[in-house]
Amino acid sequence: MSGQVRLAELQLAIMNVLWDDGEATVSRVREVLEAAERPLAHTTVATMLSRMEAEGHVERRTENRVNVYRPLLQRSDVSRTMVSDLTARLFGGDVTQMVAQLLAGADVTPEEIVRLKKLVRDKEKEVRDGQ
Amino acid sequence: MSGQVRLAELQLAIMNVLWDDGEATVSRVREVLEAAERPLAHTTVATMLSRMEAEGHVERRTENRVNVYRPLLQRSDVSRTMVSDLTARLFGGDVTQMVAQLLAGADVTPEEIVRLKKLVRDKEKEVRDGQ
DNA sequence: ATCTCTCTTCTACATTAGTAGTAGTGATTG
DNA sequence: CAATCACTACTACTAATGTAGAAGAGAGAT
Repeated sequence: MSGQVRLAELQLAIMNVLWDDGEATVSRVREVLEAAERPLAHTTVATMLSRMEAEGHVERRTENRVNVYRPLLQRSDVSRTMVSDLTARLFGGDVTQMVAQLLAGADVTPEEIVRLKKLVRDKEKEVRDGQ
Repeated sequence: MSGQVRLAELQLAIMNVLWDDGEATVSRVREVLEAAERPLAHTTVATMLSRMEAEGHVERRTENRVNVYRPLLQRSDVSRTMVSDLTARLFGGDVTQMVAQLLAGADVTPEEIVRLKKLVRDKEKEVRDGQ
């Protein structure tokens, strides 16, 4: 059941790079983070990746003496866990309250409205004809 | 702008009690947490509440030598911050992806579908006639 | 008057997260 | 070959979080 994985801020930021790129070196991760207004020492990123390897979140292979890291967690698993976690903690698990909060706190474009409607409609069908 | 407040796990659990009850003593908080499968030493709760007071999250008054704590943060502020925070971190701020994740990872009742539809419809109106 | 309760206040300790310096090692290049 | 690079592996340090024991102080019970 792929375990309940929560990731802290920086770990998640790093995983996002790995998920986007499939795999990455320390330098690459650092580079992306830097571009995203998150300048870090090379060793900081290296330390995090080592820890993440120790925790089993990523896997490493060495290629011409450079470590290449690959995610072992699925983005979707982490998202699911963290989202339902927060929903539970903030709203006792009430999904509608969570959606209300989302919609209240953001400006949504008309296109997004369309997509949201579709999401709800699809879920409705799913509910109707036993998933 | 009431500041961006993120709360850690236990702090949030405690705030939830304060928000629900309006105000509460250490014992009361402890009692509620215990009922929610979260048994803690009295002093643990007391420590947390002291810290939260130091951080300005709650306010205390002493009544017949017992401390009564009252929240200084608004539930809605904390929710807003934490939800948009997570949306940013997981989905680069894309609200629809967040909603998709929410719907995918939970079973939703028909009543909730109705409520969701209304939420989206209302937001649609809001978008249409300048918010 | 003493014991026991219930609380508060202090202090302490482990873990995790974030951050980075130092040392060492091949590869590269003048 | 000596100097420089690009990396890795170790080690270190701080802050926050979760958790709780010890000590002390009124209040009620005997």
